[in-house]
Amino acid sequence: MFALVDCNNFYVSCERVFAPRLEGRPVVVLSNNDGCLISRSDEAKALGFAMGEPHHLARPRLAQHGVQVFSSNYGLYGDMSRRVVQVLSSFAAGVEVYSIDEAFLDFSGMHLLAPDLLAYGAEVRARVRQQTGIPTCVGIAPTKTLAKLANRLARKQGTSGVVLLDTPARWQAALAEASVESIWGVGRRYARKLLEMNITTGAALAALPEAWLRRHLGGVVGQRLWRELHGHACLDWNPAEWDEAGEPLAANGAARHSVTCTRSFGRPQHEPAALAEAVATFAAKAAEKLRRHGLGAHLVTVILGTDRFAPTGGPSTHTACVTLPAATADTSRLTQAALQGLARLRQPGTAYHRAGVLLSGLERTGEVQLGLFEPAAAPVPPQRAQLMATLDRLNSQFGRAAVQLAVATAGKPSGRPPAWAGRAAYRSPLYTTSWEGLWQLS
DNA sequence: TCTGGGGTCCTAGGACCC
DNA sequence: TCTGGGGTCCTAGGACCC
Repeated sequence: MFALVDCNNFYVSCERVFAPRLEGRPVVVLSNNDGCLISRSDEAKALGFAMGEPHHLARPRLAQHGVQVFSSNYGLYGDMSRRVVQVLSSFAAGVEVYSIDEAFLDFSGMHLLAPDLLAYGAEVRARVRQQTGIPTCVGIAPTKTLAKLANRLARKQGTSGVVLLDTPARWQAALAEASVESIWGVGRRYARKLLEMNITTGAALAALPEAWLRRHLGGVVGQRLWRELHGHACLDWNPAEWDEAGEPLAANGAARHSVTCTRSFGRPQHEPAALAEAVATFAAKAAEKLRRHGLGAHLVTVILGTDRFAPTGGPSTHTACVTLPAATADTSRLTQAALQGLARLRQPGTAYHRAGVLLSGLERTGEVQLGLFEPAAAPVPPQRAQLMATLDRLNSQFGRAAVQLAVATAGKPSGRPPAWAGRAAYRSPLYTTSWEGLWQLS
């Protein structure tokens, strides 16, 4: 048995914890670069604002309805998410952090400890609400896919915020009421295909032969979906790992395969120095993340994007890959490789709208594969690793980017944001992770 | 002027190996 | 008329998720 705990309108809820006056009022949170709407309060949803709607199109209506708008503040949301997971960890032997606002709990055998799972779910909700201020919904079922369905039902008004689908009769009834596109694992393309065949409900999908799903819905992915809908759990379980003090070591026990940092620019960039500055900054961010996870990379991919919405036809994203002789998490080596990739990729005169750095070919630090014929490419010398540790400590103590490589600050007059910086006109303070942003009673 | 970012998994096809 | 079998690795593309 699994429970899926999902935070309601998570980013909006995080903002409301520190601005209680927004309770009951329409609120939206924008994506990076203030691009589009990615979190909406129930009131904003009722006013017709859509997920992913471009901000520049919604702006007049947002003003008209007096909607409170926030730029996204991932520092705040990440910290609130960590607090929620901390609370959840006391309710189950295993917790899998599925995303910033969702976690699965391992409820196998739980009915022996808590015969009334509905009541137990309600206790989870109440405790998270009390200790973090974040409202949640809980779905409980024998597979992740059915728990997801239960959670969706729990979000509907009129329920207590907890739904239990523990018998075939219960989940079949729920599937009969669920539209096929609302099933977890059925995206836009599959939904269209199914609707063309007049398969409109979860129950109708589950009634198809297992082999049909295998044939037409992504091979084994479709087959797993079929089994999950019939109550047979077959998706992976990747619980978080904790140290003795109860602090999370890794939010998700699954091996990570890549680390990415990409951003849209506030305005298009074509100057080599500005592009180099951006790419170096993204490489440094990705490298820092790598070190946090105790990983090294030996593949650096640079990404440059032109206008995605230009009617030119061809692809808008271009990549160049640089292979390192040995895996590393050293910022200067990774930056060097990234700049090499950038030089190969950049077309003089072209205006780029976004850039990024993707690190892959990941290995755990200490298990680094040595190049057989390249003794010179031995692992980063200990002083370098120490230097990186110091860099991370300084940046964590004195604020992000307190210490950077010069190339990442190329044309930046001190104190002013770089030319390529994205917009974030409505950002709330870092209430929980920075002294400057500390919440104050006003 | 203006449309996010970070992931995962699977398949197919080609290169290459013995 | 007719050209093996078994395997790995890599990349590109498609689909999905939040």
